Amino acid sequence: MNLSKRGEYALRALIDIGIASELGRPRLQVSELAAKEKLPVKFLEQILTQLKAAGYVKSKRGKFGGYSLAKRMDRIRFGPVIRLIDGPLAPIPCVSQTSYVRCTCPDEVHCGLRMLMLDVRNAIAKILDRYTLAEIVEITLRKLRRDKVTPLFLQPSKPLVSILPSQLTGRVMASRN
Amino acid sequence: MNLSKRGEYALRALIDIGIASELGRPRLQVSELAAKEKLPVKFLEQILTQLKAAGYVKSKRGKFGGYSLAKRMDRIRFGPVIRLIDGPLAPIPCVSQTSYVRCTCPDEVHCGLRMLMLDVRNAIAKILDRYTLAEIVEITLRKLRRDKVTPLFLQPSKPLVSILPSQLTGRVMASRN
DNA sequence: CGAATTCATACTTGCGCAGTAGGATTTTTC
DNA sequence: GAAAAATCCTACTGCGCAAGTATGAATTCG
Repeated sequence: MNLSKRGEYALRALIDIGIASELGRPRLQVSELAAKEKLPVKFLEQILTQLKAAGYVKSKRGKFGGYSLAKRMDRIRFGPVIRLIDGPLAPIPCVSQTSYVRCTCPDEVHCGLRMLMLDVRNAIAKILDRYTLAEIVEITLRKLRRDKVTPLFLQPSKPLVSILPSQLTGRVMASRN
Repeated sequence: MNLSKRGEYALRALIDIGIASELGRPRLQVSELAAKEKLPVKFLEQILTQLKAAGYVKSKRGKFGGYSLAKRMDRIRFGPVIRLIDGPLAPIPCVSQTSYVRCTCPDEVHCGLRMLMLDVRNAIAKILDRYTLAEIVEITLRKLRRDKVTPLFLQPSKPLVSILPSQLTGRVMASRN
């Protein structure tokens, strides 16, 4: 019942970009993302490329480039992202809705295991296919504000140049007081 | 979000033994089990050994040997079996109840991914830790009877000697008429 | 131009899944 | 007691895939 590292990192990246975006910083660099979550940069790079190819993020190259969301956050659901990267949500192929494969058992209709696993797959899908990135981002932000925590994006290790930090500190201060 | 073949076969075996047991045939041989579900015999053998070591089944050696359940069916829950064979139910270690491992993210409490995955893990556990073998067997039998299907255990490919078949056919006929 | 970034592709490394293989041990039947 | 039929035990194998590394090309900005 595992989510791969690849899948995990993909979701983390999306959530982070979403939060940053909500805080007025719509674009993040791979190196920032990697630093925040302590992930291998090059690996993350690959994953973001994949997310880009699937239309979840868009990128800007060159200096001050980075990744931003390519869709509205309320249109990004976690199920499809995980399916993209890890394959079906279903524990066994014969209960997958999106990529069903018949199993070896002689009578699928009366298969107890299948019933059970169908239940599991539906429970998983009910969560992952219903939650949107917007909801998770919102909940996370609410929690952060409630506990008066400054999101890490707003504390760059190397102080950022340009107007970005000041934009953000305004927001951060607001949530602090 | 995968159940391994090993895990799948283990559950199939338990369910099959449970059904057979309920139908008055408390012991099944590995070769029978394997034939019914079309599984590799030697692989299944290993798995049953593991189930035995964990106290789910007991075995009888030699001619007319085989495996039977070592616990009451209403005491066998699927969650623990899967954990035994496949490890934690949780999609990521930092939401596992039975074998928690801290993740690399800087702030677990405010981690959106973690919230989401905790939800998923709870949904999975709610099903797998609540259902018992007894329930699945019962439901399966009810379905089989409703559709007037004879379980495969009762149609041995090589006709069985001794008293076993007649015991069973009695039951089968009863369910047929 | 030069620095900083993403993009593309290839490669590596290790591990775990899904079995196979072969024989030892136990039980039953003849 | 021997043969047959089952489980038990242990080792091994293949190989695919996850999780990265590595290298360099293309793009963008100052």
